[in-house]
This record gives sequence, structure tokens and C-alpha cells, in this order.
Amino acid sequence: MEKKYDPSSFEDRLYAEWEESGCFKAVRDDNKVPFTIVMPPPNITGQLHMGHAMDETLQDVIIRFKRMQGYCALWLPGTDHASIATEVKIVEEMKRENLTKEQLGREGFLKRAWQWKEKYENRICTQIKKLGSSCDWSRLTFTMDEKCSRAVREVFVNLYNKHLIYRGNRIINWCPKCRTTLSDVEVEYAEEDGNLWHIRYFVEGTDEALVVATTRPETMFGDTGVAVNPADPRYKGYIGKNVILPVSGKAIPVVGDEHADMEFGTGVVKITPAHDPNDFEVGLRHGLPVLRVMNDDGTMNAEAGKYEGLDRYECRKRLLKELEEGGYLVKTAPHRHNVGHCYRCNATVEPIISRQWFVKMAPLARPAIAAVTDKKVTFIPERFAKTYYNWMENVKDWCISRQLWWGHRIPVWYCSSCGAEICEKDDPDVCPVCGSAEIRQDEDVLDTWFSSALWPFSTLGYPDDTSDLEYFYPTDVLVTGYDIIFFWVSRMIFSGLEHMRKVPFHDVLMHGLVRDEKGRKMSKSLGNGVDPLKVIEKYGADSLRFSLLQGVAPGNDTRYSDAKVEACSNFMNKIWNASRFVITNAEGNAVKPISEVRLSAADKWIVSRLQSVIRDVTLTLNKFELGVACQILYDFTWSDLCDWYIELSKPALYGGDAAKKEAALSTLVFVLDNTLRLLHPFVPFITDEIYRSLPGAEGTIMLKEFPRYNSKLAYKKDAAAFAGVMDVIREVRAVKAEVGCAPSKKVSLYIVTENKRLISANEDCILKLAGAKEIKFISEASEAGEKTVTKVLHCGTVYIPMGELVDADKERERLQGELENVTAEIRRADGKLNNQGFMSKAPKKLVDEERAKLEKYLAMREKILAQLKNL
RNA sequence: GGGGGCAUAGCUCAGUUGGUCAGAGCGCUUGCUUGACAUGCAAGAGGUCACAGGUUCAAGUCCCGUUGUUCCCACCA
Repeated sequence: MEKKYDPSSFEDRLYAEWEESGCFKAVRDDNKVPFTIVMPPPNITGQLHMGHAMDETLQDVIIRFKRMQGYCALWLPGTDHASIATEVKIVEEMKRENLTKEQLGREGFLKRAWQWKEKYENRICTQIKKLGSSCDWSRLTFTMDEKCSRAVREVFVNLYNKHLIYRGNRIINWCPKCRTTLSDVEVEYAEEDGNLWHIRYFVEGTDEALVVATTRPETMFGDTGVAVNPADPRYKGYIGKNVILPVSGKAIPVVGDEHADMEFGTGVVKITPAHDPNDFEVGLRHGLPVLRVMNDDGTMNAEAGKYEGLDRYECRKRLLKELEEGGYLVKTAPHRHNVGHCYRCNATVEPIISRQWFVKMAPLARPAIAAVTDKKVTFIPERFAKTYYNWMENVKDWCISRQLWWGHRIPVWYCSSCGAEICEKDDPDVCPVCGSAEIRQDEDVLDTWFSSALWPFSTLGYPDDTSDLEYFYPTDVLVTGYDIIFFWVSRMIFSGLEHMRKVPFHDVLMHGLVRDEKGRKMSKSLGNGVDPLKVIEKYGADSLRFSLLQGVAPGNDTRYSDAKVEACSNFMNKIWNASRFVITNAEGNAVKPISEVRLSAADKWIVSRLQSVIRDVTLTLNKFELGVACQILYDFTWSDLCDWYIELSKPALYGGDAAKKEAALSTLVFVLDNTLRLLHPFVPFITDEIYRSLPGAEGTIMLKEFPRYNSKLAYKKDAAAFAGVMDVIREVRAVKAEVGCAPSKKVSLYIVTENKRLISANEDCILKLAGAKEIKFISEASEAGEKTVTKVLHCGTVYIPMGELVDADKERERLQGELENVTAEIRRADGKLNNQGFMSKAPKKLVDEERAKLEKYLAMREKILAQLKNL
């Protein structure tokens, strides 16, 4: 082993080795139980960020754990074409070259997009590899691959035939900048300061006027009515009359509709059916015409008269001026309201009437809700099920058509001869109704999430009945961020149920966002993003992984900080050096299995501790509590193994007793081996690198068995007894530090104990670790002489002659303090034992424990009191 | 308007069936070239677990309320 821990010297080499030797490949094996994770496919828009790093790390820990446990573990990787996001990026790139989509044409643009895909998919995959992800690269899938496209086609046609996909005129969210529709979830709302403009609409043929309040005055050209509440005494009389639209001079009717809120604004609301979802409904109820006044790019159309061609905001500005000059503008009230923005380009979204494709959600949502109530799908943590229900129960039809080029083109053709709409699994050449060759395909593509929704089964071969699909589906756990429940998780659930008749996964492990040091979201605009690759370069992938896992609870956000990575890097260094200690000591020695050596008390203690750790880590990992598992391993490795056991093993290693040395070496190697295996899912590189130097090790650790709890190695009694020895060591150290005795100064220990065997069997350890030169067993305090400091412990009383360092007053004070502590414990235990409720209702085990404690403390009090008397 | 989350040591956070749970990392104090590691070792200081009630023999841990903070959903023109 190299003396210094240098992750950059082995991480890439190990990954290449793993990949080349096929360690990541999952092939159906009917002698094994499958365990499947499909990777949430990163977008090919850019590069890995910390959120990805966390997502991949969580999945890798789980899949490595399961693989070591003997499952046929498949982690299926892939990337997402990310229709709108990618198209936006490519258009931006083209803009820098003074190119437009129109100039390239659809085919030219797609060619360019595929080039983009090659470049960025490679980049993303390289980055995922850097993290150590053990996914099966032979199965790498792209959402626009042939197989995914077939799945999309199959699903679309099936839903179409079941009338669950339909085309209709509805108010949709329109992004004027991307020039496409957006689904409801793709709109992000943000509070903005705006105005509520009050505008006077004169009643036809009179001098009277109704005053409407609006936040979007430019849409008034599309007003086809004005609504008042039928119960509103102020306006009841106007229902049925007409008002005259200012500027255009058009007469529109006043209708009575509950939609008009008497409390809000003036109580009169203009009705613009083509540009507002509520108005659309009102329009339907009253038979009002639907009049679009805006073009796809956010400019006004001919309906706006002289404002035609102006951008919506420029039109607003000029129109308001005209209204003011014409005396129509009554007032301008500041108004804070929520405005929808495009989740990709952040432009203000316009609700616009448009003919689009929709998925009918109600029939799909019902079984999807049931799957979660029936626990066929479990959210971790559970609370996210609520979020899911809330959305699913109120879900609206899903607008799936996008006016983009990059994506799955809608598989519908229109016949221009007979007007037929053709939707079939194979591309038609002629119209199946009239035989005309004059057919053309729908220009639009599908929402990118349409193909993502099929991911758990499209990647495994759907629509064919593949062996993989039969074996690996349903997948086991989906690991993803809570921000994506609506976009993706819920859609996979209803899609899996609809097309596979089975849930896509059993568990959904949610994680939070990785925020910056100050708790802010990492974002481009803030420039506070941290590049995982830079961190890996500096500290290694293992340190980054561990830092993303440690102290993280499922579903909770976490903060990234260099300091945390550094702390984890220190831990890696610790693992490295401890291993180096074990391996160099083992060199040249034939290390026997621990079953063939005679273990010392210390040996049994660490083996016992290891068993608890194996049990707890397995338990927590099975519950997906990776953060807790990390902490258990961290504490065990650093405190128990390094700070305690390695130090305890030194007297045996260097003491000259061959049998003891043999036992200690066996124990060290055994415990290190197990610890490395336990740690491997979390920190795969360092553990494998060290493992290769371990005596008797062969091949890679990633294919070795995950440690199993062995009750024969639990040594519960031995371990409990040894805790008494550790107690002596700890307390002697504390006393020495307290009285200012130099650590290098060896003290004598006079001990009164009924457990001489325990102490003398571990004499060498006590001497070395406590910094003592001798232990003498005595029967009375007086034998220790004067000027001693006393420590009353569970397993005996230790007297330490300290000569001039001892101050009688201080010693009395110290003992008095200890007496108080012990007395408090006695009071507590006594109180419990005298509590009828506790005695009758608490488990017997607890009562017994409390009783034993009380006895111990009572004995200790006696000894302290006696000592105080002696002073 | 509806629904969540969070509130624990100076800072960042764990603490999942109520009973050694009052913890970790970083920071701080004191002392150490202790035959793997100063990326270290040892010993310490530091919290009435937001506030007020309730359930229970027993509550950071369950219930109710309050305050602060934060997120999601819906949305009034």
C-alpha cells in the first residue's frame, strides 16, 4: 500500500477494471432474486450537478449493497432527450452563430440535435462514472432510442384507441418565447408587483358605465362579454344590456355569472374566453364567442386593430395611454399577484385557447391513487404520499403536444382529401379511409415526460414480452428528488399500471435538494453551483459521496460545504492509515481465521462490536436510512476500531507472546475485512483499493459477500465485561489530565476489586492505554498510601498516587462532585422503582435493569463516602 | 385559500415503532513528535431538545394550540 492516501492514483484505474471485467452487468439469473433500479435519466442539456451526484450516490449505495447480498442487481442507466430544455439550449447555441431553426429546417435542426445528444450524453456518462456508479452500461438507454420510440408509439396508439388521448380546443399555457404549449406542471408561479387597472365600459346608448378591473388590459380586444354577479344589487339591472368596448367600439353583452366576485375589484369582470381559463368557462356558459387577440410569439394580432404586430407589453403601454387620454381609465391600483412563468426560459406564460392533444387523466388517476393507498407503492418518507394524493386527486387533463421539433413526433396523420385522422402503430402511406396519398403527419412532438413516464418498462423491452421485463419488472426502488413527484413519479405510476398492469416500483426513496453553504438553492443565476467533478478532483469521489450521505435524512434538503467534504476526506485518510497499520503488521505472518485462534478480551470486544454494526447497518440500509448507516460506520471505524482496538492490539502485537499476537492479527484482519465490506457500498474506491492488499483477498471487493450477523461472534458477556476495562483506562486518563499529570508520566494504579481476573488479564492494555507503569491489587485504601486520587468505578476502585500534584481540598471537592452525580442517579433509579405505575406497567427487562443500576450506584456511593472519610 | 417541512451545543445537522437520546461533524479550551494517521491522539467546556397545554408509569420522540421560518399546490379578474 502507498503510504499516502491519494484517491486520484487509483479511482480511475479501479473503475476501468470494474467496467472491463463486467462487474456491473446484470444478466437474468433464475437462481437469484432480482433487484432493479432504473436511473432517473439525466437531461442531455448540460452537465452533472450536485443534485445528480447525490441521486447517483444513493442509488449506487443501494445497488452495491444488494449486489453484495447476492441479488441479481440491475442498475439501468440512461439519458433523457429533454425536449424543450434541449431545444432551448440548441437554439441559444445557434443564435450565437446567427442561425435560426427556420434556416436549418426541421431535418437540419434534428441532425444538429442528434450531434448535440452524442456530445452531451458522453459527457454526462463520463461524469456519472467518475462518481463510481456501478450501473450496467451495456444497457444504456436514451429516451429517443428506437426501443423507447416504439414504446411511445405503442402507448400513444393504445391510449388513442381507448379515447384516453384526444385532441381539443382548450385554454393551455403558452410560452411566447419557446413558442410552445406547456403542461400545468411546467408553469412556475411567482409573485410580482403589477397593477389592477380600472377601465370604464359605457353601457350602450347611455352615459352610464360599468368599471371593470383587469391585470391584462391588452386582452380587452378579446373581450366578448362582461360579467357581474347575479346577486349583486349594484349591477343586477345591467344584465342583458350591452356595453361598448373602449377603443374598438364593439358592443358586448353583460352577463350574470357567479364567477364575478362581488368583493373583488369593482365587482365587474371582463370576459376574455380565449385568454383566461375561467373566462373560457364563463363564455361556454353564456355562449360568448372566443376571440384570440395574440399571436404565438406574444404579439397582438389583427383583432387588436392598430396595435397589430406590437408585443403584448408594448401594446399594453400604448393602450393604457390611449385609455387614459380617452377618459376610460378610472384608476391604476398597485396589485401584487402570482404570474406564471415558463420553467425553461422564465418568460411570462400566456393562457391561450388552442387546439392541442391531451391525455384524459381521471380514469388513469384512480388506480394510481389506489396503488399507493394499498401500499403497492411506498413513499419514503411517507409524508410524500400526501403530496402525491393531493395532486393525483385534483389532476387535470395532461396537455402533451408541444410545438417543438426535438422529441417524439405525434403519431397522427391527417388526410387532406377526406379529413380522416389516422393513428396507427405503423406509419401509414395512404389514407386507410379514402386511399388518398395526401396525408401529412401532425407537426408537433410529445411532452418530454411522456416518454419518461414509460421509463421503467420501455428500458426493459416493452412492448415486447421480453425475458428482462418478466424478470426485472416491477423494479424495486426509484430514487429521486421530491421536486419531481408530479412531473415523473406520478406519471410512471399510472403508466405502469395502465400499460403493464403492475406498479413500476415498490418503493420511492425521495431525497431533497443539495443547497449551497448558506442554504440557498444552487442555481446558474446565483452562480453558486458547485461542480462535482472539481470536488472529486480535489478530494476524490469517495469523500464527495460520503459527504452527500452523512447526516442526511430521506426527503430532507442538505447543504453542501467544502468543510464537510474535507471532514469526510479525513475519514478516508483514517481508513487508509488504519488499513496500512493492519496490513503492514500482517505482512510476513500467516494470518489464521479467527475461529482458529484464542481471542483475548479486547479481541472479543471488537468482534462483538462488529456484529452489532453489521446488524444495524443492514437494518438501516434495508430501511433506506443511508445517513444513519453512514454514521454507524463512521463511529465504529473511527472510535471503536481506530481509537480503541488498534491501540489495544499494540501490546499484543509487540509484546512477545506469539499466541496473543496471532490472535490480535487475526482479529485485525478479520475486522478490517468486514469493515471494508460494510463500507464498500458507500465508498467503493478506497475499500476496493485497500482490499486488494489484504492477506488472502482475491479479486474485487464489490463481488464479495456483504457481512452477515453471526450470533456466535456476538460475545455479549465478554464485551460487557471488557467495557469495565475501558472504563478504567478512560477514567485514569481523565484524572491525569485533570490534575495536570503529564501524559508521558507513568503512574501506579492501586486497585480494590472483586474482579482481579478481568483486570490482570488485560493488564498490558491498561498500562499502555492509561499511561501506567504498574497495577497493584490491594484490599484497603490505606495500602495505596497518601496523596492519591481516587476513582470509584463499577468494576472497582482505583487509587492513583500523584504525590505533590494532589491537593487534598481539590480531591475532596472532586469526590464530592462524584458523590452528587451518583446520588442523583440513585434518586432517579429509586424514584422509578418506587413508582407503582412503572413497576406494574414497564417491561420487566427495564425494571431489572433499573434495579441493577441502583445496586451498582449504591455500592459506589458507599465507596465514595468511605474515601471521603479517609481524607 | 389548502397542504407539508423545519425550530435540538457557537455553526451545519442526526436522533423512524415513547424507556442509558441528550448525539456527530466543524469551531472552541487544555495537554501531547504516544512504534497507522498532526488529514492525528487524549482530556474538556457547551443544550430546561421554539413556547404553552395534554396523553402516559415514562415524551426532542405521540396529540392539541401558539410563535417564527421555509416549501409545495391552488388562485381573484
